Formats: sequence, C-alpha cells, structure tokens
Amino acid sequence: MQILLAPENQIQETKPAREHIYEYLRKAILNGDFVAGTLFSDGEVAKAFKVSRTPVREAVQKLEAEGFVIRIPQKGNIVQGLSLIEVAHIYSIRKVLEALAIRYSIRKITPEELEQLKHILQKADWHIGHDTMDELPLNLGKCAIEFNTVLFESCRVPKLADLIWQQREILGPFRIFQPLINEQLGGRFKTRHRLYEALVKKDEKEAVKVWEEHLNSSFRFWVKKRGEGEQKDLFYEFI
Amino acid sequence: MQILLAPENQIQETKPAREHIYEYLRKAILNGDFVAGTLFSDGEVAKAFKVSRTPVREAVQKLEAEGFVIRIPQKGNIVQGLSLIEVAHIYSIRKVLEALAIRYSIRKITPEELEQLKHILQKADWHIGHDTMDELPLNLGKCAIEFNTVLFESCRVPKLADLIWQQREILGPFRIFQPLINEQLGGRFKTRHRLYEALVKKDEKEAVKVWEEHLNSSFRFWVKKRGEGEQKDLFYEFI
DNA sequence: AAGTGGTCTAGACCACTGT
DNA sequence: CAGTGGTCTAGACCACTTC
Repeated sequence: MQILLAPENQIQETKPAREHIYEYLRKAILNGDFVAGTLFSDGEVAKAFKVSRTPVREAVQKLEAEGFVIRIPQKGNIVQGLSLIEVAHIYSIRKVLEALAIRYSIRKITPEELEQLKHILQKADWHIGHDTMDELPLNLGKCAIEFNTVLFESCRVPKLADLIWQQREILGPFRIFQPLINEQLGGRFKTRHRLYEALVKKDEKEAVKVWEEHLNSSFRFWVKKRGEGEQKDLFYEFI
Repeated sequence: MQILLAPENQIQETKPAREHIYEYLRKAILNGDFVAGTLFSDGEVAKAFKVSRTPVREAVQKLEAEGFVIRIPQKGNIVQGLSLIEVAHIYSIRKVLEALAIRYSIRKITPEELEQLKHILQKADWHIGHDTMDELPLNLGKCAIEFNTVLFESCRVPKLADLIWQQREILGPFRIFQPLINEQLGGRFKTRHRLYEALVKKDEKEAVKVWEEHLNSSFRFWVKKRGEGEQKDLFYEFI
C-alpha cells in the first residue's frame, strides 16, 4: 500500500504499540487518507512502523471487529467502504439508539449537566457571532462533540453510549463535518437549543422528535453530497 | 484460576488457536462455569491449552472488546458479571434494536422466509404436542433460535442483525432459557405466532407491539428469577 | 529482590497463490 | 515451487506488585 507514509508521530509513549497502530490506521481510514478498497498486509504496516507483525495483527483484528477492515485469508486486509445504503442503515440504527439515550437522559440528567449543556450552547453562539469563517467550522465542530459527549453521558447507560459512539464513528466524524457546517451553519445548533429546552421541560416526545429530525437532516445531507442517483432505492432503507 | 479444566475438546481443526480459546472462554462465561469476578491471567490459560501466550492474549482482547472480560493492567483478567440494572439496560437496547429490525422485516421479508417461519412454528407446535417434558425445553429452544435467525436475517441489515445477536449473547442464551421454557411453555410461541400473523398482514404496529411485550415479559422473568429486592430501583432503568 | 503479568521480537512453520 | 501472508513459539524485556 504505497499510501501509508511512515508516521512521523512515532511518539514513544507508554501506550502499547498495537494501540498506536490501531489509532493511526483508524484515523487514516476515517479521514479518508486510506481509501476504501485499499489492500494491505500486516507485514507492510509492520515495516512502516518498524515493529514486528504481532502488534500489527492485533491492531488489525480490532479494526476488523469494529468493521473498519475485512481480513481475507490469503490475500490481506481490505479497507471497508460504506455504500449509501449502509449509511442509511447506520442512520436508522442511530435514530433508535440515540432516541433511547435521550429518553434515559430525560429521566436521569442532573442539573449540573443541564448547566454544562447550556454553557456549551452559549459558547457555540459566541463563536457564531465572533469567529472568522475559517475558524468557525472547527470550533463549532468541537462544541458539537462536547455537547454530544455530555448528552450521551447523561443517560447513565455506559453500554448504550458506547454503542452510539461506535455507530457515529463508523460514519467518520471528519469526512462530513466541515462542509456540513458550512452549509447549515447555525441550523445545527438551533436544534441543539431546542433539545436543551425539551430536556429542561422533561418533554420526552419533543426531545426525541427534535433529535430524530436532526438526524434525518444529517442523513439527507449525506445523500445530497454523494447520492449517485440512487436516492429512490433508499426509500426502504432509511426508516 | 483453578476453575478452568483442561479442555478435552482439543479438536485440532484448521481454525486458529485463538478462535478455539476465544470460543471456549466465551462459552464458559455464558454457561456460568466461569463465575463472574474470577481473576485469571493469560499465562494460566496458555498453560491449560498448551499454547503460548500470544493467541491467548488475542482471544482475551476480543472478549474484552465485547465486554465479557475486563483486563486490569498489572492484575489480570476479570470475568465481567451483569448487575440487574445492566440487564435492564440491555433489554431496553434490545427492544429498540429488535423493533427496528422488525420494521425493516415488514418491508423486506420474502415469501420464502415467511414460509420458513411458518414451518418452524409448526415444528414447535409438534414438539409441544409430542415431546416428553425432558426433551421439550431443548427442542423448543432450538426452534426459538431458528425462528429468530430467520427473522433477523429477513431485515436485510447485516449490521443490525449483528448488533442484536451481540446484545442477546451478552445475556447468555443458556443461563436463562431452560427454566424460562419450563415456566412459560407455550406462551413463548404464542407470541411468535402472533408476530408471524402481523408480518403476513404487514401490520407494523402490531408486530412491534407483540415483540416488545415478548421482551418485557422476558425481562420480568429475569427480575423474578434473580431480583434481590431491588425491583423498585429498576423503574427508571427499563424503558 | 523476587514474582507476576503484559508486550514485543525474531524466526519457524504451514497454507495458499500464482506463475 | 518460489512468494506471500497468517499464525504461533520461545524467550527477552519492562512495569508493577508484594514480601
């Protein structure tokens, strides 16, 4: 795989090598540096990282378990891509999981967490008012992640939060976020404001509805961005 | 861990050793042979299986990723138990995931699959009519698994089916099934009959409702079986 | 200081691929 | 039948614990 450049970030930390490798490969896939369909072997990676093949194999096994990579017996590892249909499926799964999380949050969120959410929203508003067009997407992205982190923690169901992040990460946080922000700017945070209000009022129906709409529009954006005329088939795939 | 007996099933197949070990440990945990809280090290297992520590480590890493085991840095691996609260969470997650699968199935199930489901139900009825009390639980259990397999395949969303089986397996298929069958015998399959009818009629609301009730009663059974007076706290945990 | 556990390396071995 | 890829072993090394 000529794609993989030797990583300068060979920061010798205390973390096990397989974790470095795992994170490096995962990021590369999510960023799209590592194009879907690319074939690579453990040996190549081992050489690039100057380690033996064992830690690489372990890293790749983890990636395989999470669906980022497919290991084909005597061929090598293939970077997994996502068809639009699979994206639709993931969004459908996210809708039910995140709706469940919100229903838990309504019951369990603490006043402190509500305060934190409010604070993050204020920060986002400040950025919208003061940032240059260059900085804004990045900062707003950070705020969104902070908001979601607090939100999904507040449900107090760790396993559910894990599942949600797992699904979210498959979609790749970076690939889509920049242009999404540019296009929909404030909209993203208006829905978060509405969600916040619903959480304060403990209005479960409204909270779930807001968030589902949020995800619907997020998915519509995906379709628009890389729909290859196949939108019609998606009717049965996104529910 | 004095618990682990040397496995007689050292069936030298073509499968990698780590898979054998993974499956062995996983089954042992699910069966309850491997009591929650047990501490063990890779080395012990390696010795018991007469392999080196590398494949064991890889097997345990996989178990850790799936939440069956926790690896504690300089201590060893601990078999993960489930509190009743966590069981409640898993049932809540299962409800939304399986409901989604059924909504997909309503749209996508093929006539052949409906035929298969019908056939499995007939087989189950036959067992209820003809089996001895000894055989019945096992056979009915097999039918249930067959039914579920066809059902969750029929949604045509592989990732969703994976997630569902993953959640189901955490609960341990064996630990609970025997007594459950004995107690509720035909009831389990009455709900499956009703689900089948709803699928035929493409009645989404009814299908989802039937299945959610099915899971509710399944969870109630868990609580009854090992509720340690903490039922009250569960009110907020199972939704 | 000895012991235990975790990680990695080097290299052997085997299975499959592809001329 | 050489080449590549996947798996495992033996053993070294290091970190942390325990006495």
